[in-house]
Amino acid sequence: MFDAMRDLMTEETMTIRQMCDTFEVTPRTLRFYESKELLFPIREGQKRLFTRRDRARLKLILRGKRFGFSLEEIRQLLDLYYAGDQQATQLSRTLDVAGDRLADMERQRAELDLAIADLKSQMGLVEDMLTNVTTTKDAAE
Amino acid sequence: MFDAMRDLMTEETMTIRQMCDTFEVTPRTLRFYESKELLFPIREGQKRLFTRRDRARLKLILRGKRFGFSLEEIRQLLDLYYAGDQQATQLSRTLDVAGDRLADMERQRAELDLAIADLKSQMGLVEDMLTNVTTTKDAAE
DNA sequence: CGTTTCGTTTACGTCAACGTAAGCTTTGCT
DNA sequence: AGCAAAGCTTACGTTGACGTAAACGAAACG
Repeated sequence: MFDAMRDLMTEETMTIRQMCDTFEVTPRTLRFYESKELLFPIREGQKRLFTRRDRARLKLILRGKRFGFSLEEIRQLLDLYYAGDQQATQLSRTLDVAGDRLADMERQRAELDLAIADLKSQMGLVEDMLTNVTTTKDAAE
Repeated sequence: MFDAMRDLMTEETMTIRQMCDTFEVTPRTLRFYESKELLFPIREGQKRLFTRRDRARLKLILRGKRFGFSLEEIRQLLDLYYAGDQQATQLSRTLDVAGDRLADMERQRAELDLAIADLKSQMGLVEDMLTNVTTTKDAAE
């Protein structure tokens, strides 16, 4: 029990289940990310142990997914980030990729805005039809 | 030639190629939509002939896709729409579904806005790092 | 000492919306 | 008559991000 606690405090490593509970993902997901070289848990015997670094990466992965990055894009960003220790070249490349992604997202939002406006107006039409029906019915009574 | 012209004027039916050119879709797409019961072209021998109704449905299908509906959702909406001939019940159900979808889209846009803002701020940080590096280097010279 | 529980590997399955290819028939044009 | 274009059917391939199942090893528990 002391060992476990010390491990938790010093090495700060987590089992796959702890990871799953913490980040709300399945074991399959973590193993999948490892197979895609997004995570690099160490091995204690056969078992995976996820380090602080893995947790930091996973956070970025999940954040990246929210941004709409694909896992491959995320991997490249992580590689850039952890590769050179924050060389200016690496950072500006990261910035480029992020910029592209940002442009994508803003285009996406623009389309979404159009679609929303469009759908609203269509709904307006349908509502009018319903109103007319009611009105007609009311008028007929 | 007269037959073709009369067909075009009276039945107003189109071949698959005319459809493709008109709506910028591939034959595969039209056959696929038919297999999914989104379109119901009539048959002249072996060939498909798309009626005015099919064209109206296809317009709605493509519009629906822009809205982010899945083909299955679109099929259900089309079924509702063409089932009862615009009964108020059908229309208001259509309206319900559209309302749900609209809510989805607006939630999606909200998330997107957050993600965009977030990404921008992240990029700001990276830019600052780059600026500092340059500044530091400049200052060192 | 048996049996749940947690973990592992390997590998096939899933979903959406088509793309793509093979092989055949029909139509139109010369 | 001949041949290319247009259509048809059948069916396997694609992409991303995992789900799911089988079959096994190790450990914790009572």
